[in-house]
Amino acid sequence: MELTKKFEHQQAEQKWYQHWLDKQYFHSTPDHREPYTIVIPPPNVTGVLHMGHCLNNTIQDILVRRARLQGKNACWVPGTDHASIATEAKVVGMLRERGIAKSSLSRDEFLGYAWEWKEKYGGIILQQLKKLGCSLDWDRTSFTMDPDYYQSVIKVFIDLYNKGLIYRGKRMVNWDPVGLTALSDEEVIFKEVDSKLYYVTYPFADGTPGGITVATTRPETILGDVAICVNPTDERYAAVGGKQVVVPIINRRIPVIADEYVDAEFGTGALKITPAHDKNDNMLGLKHQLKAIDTLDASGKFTTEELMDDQPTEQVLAYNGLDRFVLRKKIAEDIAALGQLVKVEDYKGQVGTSERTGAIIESKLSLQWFINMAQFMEKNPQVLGDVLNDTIRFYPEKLKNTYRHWLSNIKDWCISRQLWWGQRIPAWYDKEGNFVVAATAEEAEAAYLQQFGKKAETAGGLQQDEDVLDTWFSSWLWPMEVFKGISNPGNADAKYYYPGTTLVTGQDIIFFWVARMIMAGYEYEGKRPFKDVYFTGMVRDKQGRKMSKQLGNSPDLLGLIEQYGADAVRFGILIASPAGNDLLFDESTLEQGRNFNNKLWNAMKLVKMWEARQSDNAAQLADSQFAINWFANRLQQVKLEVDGLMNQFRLSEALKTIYSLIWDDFCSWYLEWVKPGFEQPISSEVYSQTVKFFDELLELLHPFMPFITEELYHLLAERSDDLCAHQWTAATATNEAVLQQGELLKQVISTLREARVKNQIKPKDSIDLHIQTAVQANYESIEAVLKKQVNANAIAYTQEAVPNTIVVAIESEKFFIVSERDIDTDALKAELLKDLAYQQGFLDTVMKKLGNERFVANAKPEVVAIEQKKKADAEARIKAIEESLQTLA
RNA sequence: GGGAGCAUAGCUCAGCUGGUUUAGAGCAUCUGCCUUACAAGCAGAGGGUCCGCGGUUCGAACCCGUGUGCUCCCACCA
Repeated sequence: MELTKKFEHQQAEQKWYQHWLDKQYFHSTPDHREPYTIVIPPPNVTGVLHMGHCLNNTIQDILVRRARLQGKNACWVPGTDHASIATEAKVVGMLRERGIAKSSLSRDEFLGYAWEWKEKYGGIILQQLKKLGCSLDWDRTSFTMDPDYYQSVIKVFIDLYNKGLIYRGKRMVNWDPVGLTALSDEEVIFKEVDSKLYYVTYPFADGTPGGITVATTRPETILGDVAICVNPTDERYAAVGGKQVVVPIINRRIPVIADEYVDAEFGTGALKITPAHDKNDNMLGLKHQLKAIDTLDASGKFTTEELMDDQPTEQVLAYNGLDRFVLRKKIAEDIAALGQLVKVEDYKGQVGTSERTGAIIESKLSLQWFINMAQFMEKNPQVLGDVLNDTIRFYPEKLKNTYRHWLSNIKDWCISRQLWWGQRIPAWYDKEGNFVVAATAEEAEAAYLQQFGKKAETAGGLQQDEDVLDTWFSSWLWPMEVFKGISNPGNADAKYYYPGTTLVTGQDIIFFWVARMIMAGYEYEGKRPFKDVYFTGMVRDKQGRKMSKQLGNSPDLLGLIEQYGADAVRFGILIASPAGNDLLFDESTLEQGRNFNNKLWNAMKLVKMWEARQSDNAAQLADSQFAINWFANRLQQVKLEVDGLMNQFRLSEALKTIYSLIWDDFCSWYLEWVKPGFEQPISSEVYSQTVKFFDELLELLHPFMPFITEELYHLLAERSDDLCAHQWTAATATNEAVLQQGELLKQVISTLREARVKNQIKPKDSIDLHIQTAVQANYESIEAVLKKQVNANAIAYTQEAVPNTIVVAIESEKFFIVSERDIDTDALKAELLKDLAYQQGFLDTVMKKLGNERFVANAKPEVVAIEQKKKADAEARIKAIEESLQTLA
């Protein structure tokens, strides 16, 4: 068969992925083996693959494939998240394009469209993961709105409600005026914005001249003001206590109250209180028993609904329906017209925005469902404890701090969302607002009868809550429910696969998801959900900017896979990804990956070209014996090293180590050492050893670059099995002496090659070599290789300098090169003098140390011994150089 | 405002318990080679105030203090 010049990835990728699927290698069922479980962080059902997924899933695939090779029962569960608010927003947008308003649809009609959308676009991302080579157990694909999953979410809600951990209450929530829903604190992103600080004067109600001036960033909320608050220790306001002031425009008389909450240093030291539109104002309002007057509707437009007691004027009524930001300017102007706007300052402030819609969040009083986190944490102290004591291990470890800080200051979790796409809250209300919590209408009626002593229909029937649950209220069950651990507790799968082994996810969802999975895990299984959590950093562009659609710096991943190959993309993204740090994506690392593919491909071609011959191979085998022995040891050494790195999740370094083993040790050294002469046969012994080494290298690399390794495994020899399902050969102990001799050989070859280049000896010109060494035995076994590598006709040993030769030295050993080329004595001399100066400088530093009595007295004896050896080596080297200089003189 | 982290070659990073030569790798750069698997390659080379300052120590890239510059997380002083 004719082999192509380069590795052609397209057909190999398609062929092998299909083959692996056909063989069911990715499918796992419980058995006697140790399980290795990873659940995918479920991407949004409507998502498409981006660089973050690529990094994240490449890492998971590496871990899973490695576990599989190690003989573990590896199970990687795929799936998607219904992503309530994000998906609903997309569906609403799609409907708008078709000219359909969400408000014109019934709940069921809307859900019909949403499911249609999900069937059409949902799971595209899972198909894209196949292109990347991800070895997921597709038979286990889960979706957070699958019927069983849906029911398990409802079940958990009811259970937590019955345990008293869920309550319903009217609280200040983060309101998204675009998404028209409440959000949890975690879904609010604070951003710095340029705004203005308006100084507004509220005149005294009793006609006393002057008034109180407050500084506010939000004049549009002034009509909802119910008090002015000052600090009780603020002498400027000592005289105004108990007075009333008049709210501009609406002319409401409000009291001046005192509270230590107010910072006298800020603005004027006087704070306007609007309990309906600010969290802190609300807290103060409750404390001082002030009314909350809401002046904004759900979409952030002005409404006079609650202002009727104030008998609003035409001017106020005209504000109706104005957007909050339009109103801000309008009110500022109107107050200025009254002469009550003292000044306006530029101000940099933080505003909360919605993670999903980007809208500026409005603090709003609203009736919502919450989880009482203080109580939950009291019940489940391991949620924090087991992370702090490394029962659940975080990589990088520094995130333990972040986790602890968040949990120690945890607020109640608002879990209701005013959306339709999601698990509908199983609460049922009668006309008076009494409610029961139950899974179905029938159960609700029964519960109602029991709780309120009357039939539901006598109270006008029951109505189910219109709202759905926060997406994360379903994803926190993911590690359990993908194995039906909630809907069918104690089943064989759940028992076998839970707790999972490793979770790989982004640092950005440590609170949203990781912390909550740990919570749910302890609450429902009494066990940690996973052993290790590996947090990846964020993928950024070359300049360190976040990838975003606006910047257009987000590469087309499928295009890159097409262009460079999946293995190259995996290589490129991983090699640039230091553990736990952000990754600066640069296409040049993909090129490096592609080049590596070709290196492997060509190494395979070389081996395939060789003709193994049984007879007449004794001499060649002897010549190659050292190379084989050395590489066998070197391979084991690297395997041990890689084991260590992988155990610490230092994947990038593990890959670098393997890369260098293959490119440098195997291709540049080993293959060159055993390579037969042109069109010469190779000893069958050497050949089979080489193929065996190659197999082990492919095995080591396979988790990182699955496609090319599988392809080469099959091209290298006839096989009845697949690399994907191979069983790892464990690393064995290494022989240090052989490894050291290998290093010596490399060093001698490099030094002699360098000398050849410097003396302009062409590669084709052969040399004679004389070696002056104390230990001739060190060289005898590597003589054959050395001859080949430095193009020497002959190697001889000598006890004294050989005149008229090029001399180089390694430690105290000297090498005399006899060549037909004239020797450039001056250049050689200059070279030696340079080396001599370096050695003398070095010796000086060593002597200084050894001359320091305190060093000799205090340092550990080993350290002193090392310094003494350095001294001896440097002296020997200097002597060798001096002798060489003499022969040149 | 509180907390965490980072600063080492042009770039991205190793450097784990303070002593493995006068600090390493990959990529990039430069020089010479179309040598028989590979020019997407081979053989070589150059490149450093380990952010500044002070301290501890026989000895500091590493430990302590301090300054500077970046990054991230948390926190709605209106």
